[in-house]
Amino acid sequence: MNDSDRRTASMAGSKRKDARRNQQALLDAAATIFVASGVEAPVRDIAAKAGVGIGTIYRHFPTRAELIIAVYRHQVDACAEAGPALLAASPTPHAALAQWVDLFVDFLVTKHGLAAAMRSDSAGFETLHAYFLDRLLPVCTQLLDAATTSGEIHPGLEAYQLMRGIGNLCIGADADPRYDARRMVALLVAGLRQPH
Amino acid sequence: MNDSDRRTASMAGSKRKDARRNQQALLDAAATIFVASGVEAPVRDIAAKAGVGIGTIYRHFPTRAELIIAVYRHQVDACAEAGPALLAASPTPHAALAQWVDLFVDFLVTKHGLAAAMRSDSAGFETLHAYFLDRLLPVCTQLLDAATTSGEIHPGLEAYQLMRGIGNLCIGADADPRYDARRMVALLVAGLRQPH
DNA sequence: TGCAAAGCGGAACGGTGTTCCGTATTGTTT
DNA sequence: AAACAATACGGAACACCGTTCCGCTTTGCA
Repeated sequence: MNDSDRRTASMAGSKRKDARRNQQALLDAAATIFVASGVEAPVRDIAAKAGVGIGTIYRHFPTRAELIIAVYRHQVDACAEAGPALLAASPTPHAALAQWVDLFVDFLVTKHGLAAAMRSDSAGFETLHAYFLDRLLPVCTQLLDAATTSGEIHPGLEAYQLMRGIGNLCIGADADPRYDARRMVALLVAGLRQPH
Repeated sequence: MNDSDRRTASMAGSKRKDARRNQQALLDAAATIFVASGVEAPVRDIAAKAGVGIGTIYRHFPTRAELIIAVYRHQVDACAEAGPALLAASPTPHAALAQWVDLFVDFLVTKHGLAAAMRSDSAGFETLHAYFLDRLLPVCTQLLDAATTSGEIHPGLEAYQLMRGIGNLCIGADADPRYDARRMVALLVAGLRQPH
């Protein structure tokens, strides 16, 4: 049993049915509110939408990061699993890296405020940062290593830095039509290429 | 008289001497506190450090953005003026652009929280964003155009996007030793280069 | 049905930005 | 010097937010 299984088990295994129901209601409400108002929406709004009290949301999700993680776990997992698949299916490792980065960027820019939240220095958000790193850093490292080995990109860049850079470039990408995060990330990845 | 002169004049021309003294005290206090606690430090702290009441800070600087701008105006102006100078002194436009970007990045990463503040969606921070754009966008555009004309970089990238990208890459650059914003920006600028 | 355990709700607290107005300071006029 | 109007000041008060805490309710079991 890994960390991921243990966390999801904590929900499925909840003893009382009202607790399970409320937790699901909170997840649904959070998902809706995150789309409408971003991941920094007031806790009270989420509790109200779910029809529960404020205490309940804190009992199920002691930190906002845990709620965000619970809401987006499936998508993050899908992104993590896409890495090896792309590597196997793409003509070159660099192509796989590029496609995977696209996936990651798409995920970030469509989740209002998520990229910013991950860089927030408020207490509790290190957890969010850590979760993304746990799940995606190994994948990114694998892709980066493959592309380095194939000689397509410069060696020496830590996957961590690349992911942070990409995350940063996605901040505020919604809400500003003049800014195209995808393009900026593409430029960054282009800068990674070995000058043939 | 341009906008910049008018704004500075609003300080020098303040009629009552206590008002002038307090405004200067606030600027000094803000500069100190910004260094110690970042540009998002509580308004009360700044007022306390300056030895004035809360009302006074709001009278002189109705929005936080105006206070930040007042504190950093000189440095932003210096950065703006460095653009043409670099263009004249550098061997190639691309070298000038690279040096200017370095200047900009240095400024951002040494001002705790400034890059993040510029991307904050709270009301009042559009002013900050707008000020930086007013002062620096023309300079960046000039450098970018020169480098495009000389054939060193791909055409078609708006200076606005480049500046936003750079600003984003600088977010949280302090407080994370594993992340090197300068390197990421260098990568971005490298991605801009015309493939020979 | 009774009862202990588990869970719930929301009042209450601390911290923050912001407004507002009675009071104090300043500069001018007499 | 004294009176006065204009200007500026201070901080109480309000609104909003995250978070904690505890009396009350619901649940599941005996």
